[in-house]
This record gives sequence, C-alpha cells and structure tokens, in this order.
Amino acid sequence: MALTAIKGFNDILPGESGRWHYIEEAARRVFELNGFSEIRVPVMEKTELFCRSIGDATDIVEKEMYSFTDKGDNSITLRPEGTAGVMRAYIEHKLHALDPVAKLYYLGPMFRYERPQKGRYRQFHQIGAEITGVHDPLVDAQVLNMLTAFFREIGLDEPSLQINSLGCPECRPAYRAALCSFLEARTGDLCEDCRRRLSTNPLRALDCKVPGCIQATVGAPSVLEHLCTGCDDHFSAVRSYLDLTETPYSINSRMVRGLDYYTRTTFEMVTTLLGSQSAVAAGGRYDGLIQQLGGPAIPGIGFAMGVERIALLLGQREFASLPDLFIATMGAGERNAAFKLMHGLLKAGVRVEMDYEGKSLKSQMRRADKLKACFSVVIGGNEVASGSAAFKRMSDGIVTEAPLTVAGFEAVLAQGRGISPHHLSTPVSE
RNA sequence: GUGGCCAUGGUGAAGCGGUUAACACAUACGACUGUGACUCGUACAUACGAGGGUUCAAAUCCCUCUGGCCACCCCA
Repeated sequence: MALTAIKGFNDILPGESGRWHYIEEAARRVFELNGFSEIRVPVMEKTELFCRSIGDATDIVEKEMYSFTDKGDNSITLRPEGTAGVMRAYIEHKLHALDPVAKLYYLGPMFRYERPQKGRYRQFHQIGAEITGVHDPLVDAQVLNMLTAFFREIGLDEPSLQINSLGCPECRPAYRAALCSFLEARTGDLCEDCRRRLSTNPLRALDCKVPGCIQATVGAPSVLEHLCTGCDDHFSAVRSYLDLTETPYSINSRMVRGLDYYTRTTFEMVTTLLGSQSAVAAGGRYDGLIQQLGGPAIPGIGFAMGVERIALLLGQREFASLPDLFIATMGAGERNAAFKLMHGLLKAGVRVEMDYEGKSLKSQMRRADKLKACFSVVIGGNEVASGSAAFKRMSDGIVTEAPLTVAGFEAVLAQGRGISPHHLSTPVSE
C-alpha cells in the first residue's frame, strides 16, 4: 500500500459514521437541553497556551504534543485537549463581560503523539462541556447529572461515575507532603515507575497496577482527609446534591488527573470493557485556570468524553439510515416515470433509491434487498399505463396496490404500522 | 519512549521449501425472457506488507524496514 493514513489517524468509514452521528446528536440534544451552546474553536493554538494551562511538567506537554514552527516562526500546536482553547476564546472575546456564567460545549478532533492501542489514537475526538462563573457545588452536580444523562440517552449503563476531590492550592501542598513522606518510607516496596513518580507525580503511585505497590500503598493518606474546610464542605455538598437526585456514583480517593489545572471536584466515567483504557469521560473543576490564562478570577468546571471509546462501547449495533422505497424499472421509457416519482418523494421527505444503470430486474431487486429498503416497487409498461403499482413490503413480501404517486406511496407507508418513514439516526438493534 | 504477538484477494482465512496459491463470505453477471432473501452456474490474488539474502527452487528459512494489534507509560 503506497499511500496510507498517518499512524494513529483513522478514517471513519460510511458503515461507522452512523454511530458517530448517533453519539454527537445525543450529546447536542442533552447539552442543549441543559442550556449549553456550542463553541467552535481552532484545532491549533499557540504552543504557549497549552504549556500554561495543562502544565509544563505533564506528559502531554512534555512529550505528546504535535508542536511545530510555522512559516512565520511561531510555535504552534495541534490541540491535545479542548478546555484550553475554549477558555482562551472565552477570555479573548470577553464572554465573561456579557455574562460570567457561560455554558459551552464543543466537539472535534484532538491530537496526542502517543503509541496507538485500543481506544487510544493520535487523532481522537472529544465532546466536552464547560461551565464558567459558578463556585457553587450545585453546578458540579449538574455537570455530573448531565454526563450521566448523556450515557442514559445513548442507552449505555456500563460506564460508572467515580468522583474525588483534589483540594485547592491551600490544602493540596500539605497533602502532597504527607503522601510523599508516606511513600518515601517505603520506597523499597515500590516499583521502578513509582519511585520515579515520587518526584514527578506522587499521586500516580496510588493508581499503580503493580501488586507490590498496591500493597505498599494500602494505608496511604487519602486526599479527602486532608481537604481544607472549604474544599471539604464543597465536596460534601456535591455528594449531597448527587444523592438528592439519586445519581449513582462512587468515591475514588485515588483518582488522579493528568492535567495540572484541576482543583476540588474531579470525576471519571469508567468502564472495564475497554482493556486498559478505562476512562470514557473525565473532567473536573478548574477554579484557577481562567485567571492563570490572563482572564479574570472566574471559576470553571467541565469534562470531555472520548468519542472513539464511546463508539467502542456501543459495539456492533447498527445505525444505518435505510431507504423507505426502492424503485425498480423495466425499460428505458419507464425510467422517466420512476425518476419523476423519486424526485417527488424526495421532496416530500421520503427516502427513495432507484436503479441508476438499467440493470436486470433481478439485480435491481437484489439491490433493494441489500439496501434494506422497506418497500420496493416495479415500474413497467403496465404500471405506467394504469397509473398504479404493487408496493411490496420487503420484510414479509406483502404487496399493496396503490396509485403511482407521492400520495399513493405515502398512504402505503402510513399503513405499514411500526415502520417509521424516517430512519435517520434511529438505532436498529441487531 | 519500552515490551509481546502478527502481516496471504474487498473480508475471514488454508498453505510451513518444489509445476495451475485451498475453502468460505462479499462482489458482478446469469439459470428463472415482469419481482429480492433459498439453490445452482460463471467471473474474481502472475500474487502472498516492502527491500535484501540463503537455495537448483521460497508465500513458506534468515536479516532489515514498514505497518497493525495488544500491553506498559500516559490518558478521553
């Protein structure tokens, strides 16, 4: 194969795009119901934006960014995540002046130079949502409820919600120090990676899969026990709001985030069905980010969902949009009548297909079958002469005689109870 | 960045040193000259990821490269 796509960059083929539409439309529906508006920002930003927001010492910034110098000698980067760009736009256009409370969502490709594997690609897609301007834990709960609602909307109950609090710049340093001294006391029991983490990101050690480390960290101090009063109250309030709305969740005090800007509430929707890629969606509060990027001191909270991972969870369900009618024709003269009928039906919003190449009736019928058309009709000399035709329901072969007109077929469609004339983005379970 | 496994047609795959690269599905056309799904027939890889090497002979053995998958790291 001479020319192929870039490693880790995937084509979404026609057979798959229906599933993507299903996910994207469900997200738009749920988010807009919750008062969010879409914001579209560039896929590239100045490199500095990501260094300042995500954190210079994170893996993303250190080794995973697609950064390069453009012809004007500017260092630019393909966005590795969405929040930074959205917040840059929020500040740049002074959206906070209009209304400090903004509810925004976005979707699109993100880029990270990682080794591809199941559920992880170099170009991947995220759908994310952000709320700015509200300190109240009520919005934390609303965001979590919306996330939960989204997964319910697409018919998945598998990913489950885990929450944690990371504290704030007030209380986190003390926790970090307590954890470090705990870990330092047992460096001997830790794996090589965790010894390295001790200096880079000690919290990660709590997340390690090596049995020895799991054992060694059993009694490790928990973030939740080191929260300052403000953070502790906040977290309790989030939990009580979730309880109030009966939103299922569990607390995972060992949950770690990869981005530096998170404060207080953090969360993930996790699954065990995707191999080692357990996080399907993740996010948290970022109260310092906007100010850190040069904006006013306005808090924020948001999340991003991995579209590929959701698509994987949806599995083999079929999301095709199927024709309502396939028109087969007998001879060249009849194709005029067929083409005109198709045109009329399309204008009326009926999904119609017809033979384009004057093939044999047999092969036209085979095509009608292959396209999974609801109905088929054969237009030959008799039909043109009589102005009426036999519409055959493909599922059971039952034939209905009706006028060869738009109204005629619409009547047939209406009769076929339970067969929706509009299949667009309706999942057809197999 | 590290490790393991793998690489034959549109797809799933047989083949493991020797003349025409099984089989199945998919696809196209036909048997049935106005009706699909079943059946049957015909067609469909000078080609076995790429490049070298060993051999009289390689899809089959060796090396390099490239790609894929999975895992680590990290993350959506």
